[in-house]
Amino acid sequence: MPSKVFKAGKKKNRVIFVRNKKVNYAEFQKQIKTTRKSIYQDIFCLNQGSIRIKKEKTAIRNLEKIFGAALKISNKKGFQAMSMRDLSVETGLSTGAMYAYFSGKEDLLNMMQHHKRTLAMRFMKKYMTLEADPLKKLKTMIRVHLYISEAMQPWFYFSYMEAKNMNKKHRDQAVENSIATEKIIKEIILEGQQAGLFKNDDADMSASLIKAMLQEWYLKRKKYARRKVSIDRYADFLESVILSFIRK
Amino acid sequence: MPSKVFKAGKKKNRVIFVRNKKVNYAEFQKQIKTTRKSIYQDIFCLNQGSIRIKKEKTAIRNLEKIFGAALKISNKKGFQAMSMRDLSVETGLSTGAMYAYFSGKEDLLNMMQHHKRTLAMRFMKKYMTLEADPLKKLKTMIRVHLYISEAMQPWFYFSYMEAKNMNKKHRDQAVENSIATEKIIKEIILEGQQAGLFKNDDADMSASLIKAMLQEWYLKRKKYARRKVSIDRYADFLESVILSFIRK
DNA sequence: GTCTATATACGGATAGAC
DNA sequence: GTCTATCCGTATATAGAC
Repeated sequence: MPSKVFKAGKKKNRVIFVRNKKVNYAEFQKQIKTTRKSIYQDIFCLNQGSIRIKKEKTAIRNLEKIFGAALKISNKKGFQAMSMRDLSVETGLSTGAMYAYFSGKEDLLNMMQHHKRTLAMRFMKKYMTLEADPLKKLKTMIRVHLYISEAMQPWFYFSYMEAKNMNKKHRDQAVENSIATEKIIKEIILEGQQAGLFKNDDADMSASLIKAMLQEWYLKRKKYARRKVSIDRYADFLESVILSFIRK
Repeated sequence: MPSKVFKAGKKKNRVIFVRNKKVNYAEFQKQIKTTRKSIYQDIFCLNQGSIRIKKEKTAIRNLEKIFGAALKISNKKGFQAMSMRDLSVETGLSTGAMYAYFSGKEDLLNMMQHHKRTLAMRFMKKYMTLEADPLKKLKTMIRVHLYISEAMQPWFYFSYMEAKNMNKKHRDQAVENSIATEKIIKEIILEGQQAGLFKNDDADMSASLIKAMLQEWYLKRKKYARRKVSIDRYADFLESVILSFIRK
């Protein structure tokens, strides 16, 4: 029964993600749906400086449209190649109206990149448990990362492909974020080594390769869809591969 | 002695790449330098339809400039964002003059993508030996792929990042090429399984993950430069990781 | 073959009506 | 809040001189 798989922790927000039993993506999806609703509210609040719209309901509705359309067009032909007119057609809003939500194309890009990061991080914090066992920790990390990147696939793809189009300040934040992710993996590996569970291979290198294989999922999603490889099959396979080269 | 590592095969072009002894990148580089010189000659010959220049020497010199500049600018801010003026400044040629070498930006992109593919494939064929032992075959493939992608790093990065900006015809060619690479890996794995040397895991999935880790090198080259990880260290580590999850 | 000058179109952004 | 109309800069591509 799915409700037994997820066990609420303290009071709110903390959820024990994996407790001996394997959790599949369908169950995970149910969990994040509720969190998702609050996303655009946050964007609205965070950017009230640049957003000229006062009515929250309208703002949220249109932000959803704009971001969704921008993701769709950008992920097909690139953010630079997307014109404001393209965006206007896809959203159903006029070009003029859109400038009430962001001050320019660059601003839109930065808002989206920032949004992706904060949202992904929030999910990560919510679903990563503080397991004592490094092996369990590693398994949880793999699955949580994959599931989040699946739930937010267009965002992850966009973030990766459009990173070099940002200005220095925002690009630096992206790099920092990427390093942080890799560091989380590295720390788990080091713990496993200290506990005598993992091989004493270069932890930096192992972390890099693991991250590359996690990214593979959201970067080549179409390929796996064509081959009918589900996220859960990918997760299972990846887990076994990683464990077989990392464990003693 | 380097000359002993590489042994000429039949008469020309075939080189035994790895023969018991590990070959490092420095040695590989020497080998491909001679091949490199013929590259631009080929572009010139292949595109004599669209290139208006008659003098081969001039054409080759300027094609080198143009492609080099296009790679440099595109890999920094994207091909779409690169203007003809940018390219003009970087090459030292006027915008007008450049149109003698390609019919438009799209044509330039397609020429470059095509060039990368044919060149990489030529190297691959030249240095991949037909080893009988699947294990040796796998090791050779890893090293050859890494070395080629290192020698042509800007090209590989460009090809990956700008794939979605091509028209359908050329994009299909790119996908086909990518599938072919993965198939080469898969075939080696299947041979190893049939020989009873490799685990009977899903060969498609293994091939995908191996390819992702090979791509990691040229996609994140700056990261590894910062960490002072050499191509040979990466190759050694990757080899050990792949073998540890693929071997029985 | 290469340059300068320019035609032509398109994109981002704004003004002002509703 | 949203729309239409439009400004203005910039981009690609070409024409014609040298």
